[in-house]
Amino acid sequence: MLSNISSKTIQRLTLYHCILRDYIIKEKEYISSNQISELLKIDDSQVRKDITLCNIQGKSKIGYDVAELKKSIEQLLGFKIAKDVFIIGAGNLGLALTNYNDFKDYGLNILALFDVDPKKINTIINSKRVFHLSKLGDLVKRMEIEIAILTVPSPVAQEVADMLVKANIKYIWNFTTTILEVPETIKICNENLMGSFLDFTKN
Amino acid sequence: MLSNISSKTIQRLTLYHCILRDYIIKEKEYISSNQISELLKIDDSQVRKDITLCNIQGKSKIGYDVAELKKSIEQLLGFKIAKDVFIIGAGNLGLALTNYNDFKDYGLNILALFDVDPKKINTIINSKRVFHLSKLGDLVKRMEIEIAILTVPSPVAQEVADMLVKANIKYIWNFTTTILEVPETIKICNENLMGSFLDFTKN
DNA sequence: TAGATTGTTAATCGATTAACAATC
DNA sequence: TAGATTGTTAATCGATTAACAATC
Repeated sequence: MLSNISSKTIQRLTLYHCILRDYIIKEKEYISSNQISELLKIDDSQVRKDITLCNIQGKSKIGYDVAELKKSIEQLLGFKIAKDVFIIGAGNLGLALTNYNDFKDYGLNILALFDVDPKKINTIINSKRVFHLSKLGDLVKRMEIEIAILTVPSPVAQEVADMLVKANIKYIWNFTTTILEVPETIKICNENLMGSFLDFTKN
Repeated sequence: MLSNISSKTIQRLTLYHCILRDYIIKEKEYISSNQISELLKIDDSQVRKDITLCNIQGKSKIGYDVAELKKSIEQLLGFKIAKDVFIIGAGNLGLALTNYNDFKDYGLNILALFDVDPKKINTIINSKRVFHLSKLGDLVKRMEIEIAILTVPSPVAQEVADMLVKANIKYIWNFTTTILEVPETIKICNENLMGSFLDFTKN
């Protein structure tokens, strides 16, 4: 399954999927490993090797069937498996992510937001309600949520993370710049935007 | 310089910096490679090897001087070198990034936004003005901007990217899900959020 | 056929980890 | 001293690239 595919391969497959979506729109029927490799500036044999994971066959001289490849990437990466999440922090970034409707195409399903600002409580953003943070534990339990997206201000991030742990959240996608201390069983993904920026502007 | 440090090392050094900022707040004077490695769940010799790039000396039995290490990472990664950018697309994500004041600590300096919606033109967001996209070429030239953050809707991303290229932008930080076709000389960084998400929730 | 493309193996490259002497 | 830590080398591991037979 997915768990024995490397991070880098998953990242690349997601990018191939973006290209395929475009090809569908443009009504192109086939795509070659070389076309993908040139768009992403990677090696074409890398692309072919990644595609072997999809268990589909390309056609020599022609390439891969766009619709078929797209579908099998979706299956491999589990786009059709709904992954329900809560967003913690209804600030600018929390709202941006909530309004980002593309997420649902990838199975990422935002169910609700949490905040402590009384002015925000019970407002509706893109059909999702903002709850007071004190309701978190109860709702995590009732809705069986395992994943939280953390978009609170960095200075309170650890404190809120402690609440997430107590509420039995298993995965924290951390958009703050605080490195969180959590028990071994909790999985953290640090979305390190500045790292990406510093890397790509380094020359 | 930075250009011969690998992407992964830059990413890690940025995370070390986040930890050090926290240590400063907590008034801790020293930090060991092991403390860093446990917070980030990586190997301690990896941390020590990365730190050798900073050209500072740790103290045996004690660790590294927090303030000194923090400062030398900032120097190594060029946090004090202002990198001026324009944000293209004053939607939710564009606004979220504009309001994200931590960026300036890393040298990322947002100067203005661009959009085509008449209701947004000339509004001020976090002290930055929104200009009509037609003003882009002129302002890029006058302000000598090389970097653009692309946060427009994906369906128009290629079209807008073509304008960025024409305006002489050299770096495009792409937050859309469109894989852009640009000349060889333009550098693109695809901020692949879904890839990160699918990777970290894969088990 | 000639040529373009896949599928796959072997070679290369680079990143991570293990190990340990040196230090205080 | 004993023990904790750095700095660094060598070993391991994994990812990328090169090469090319097979296919149509």
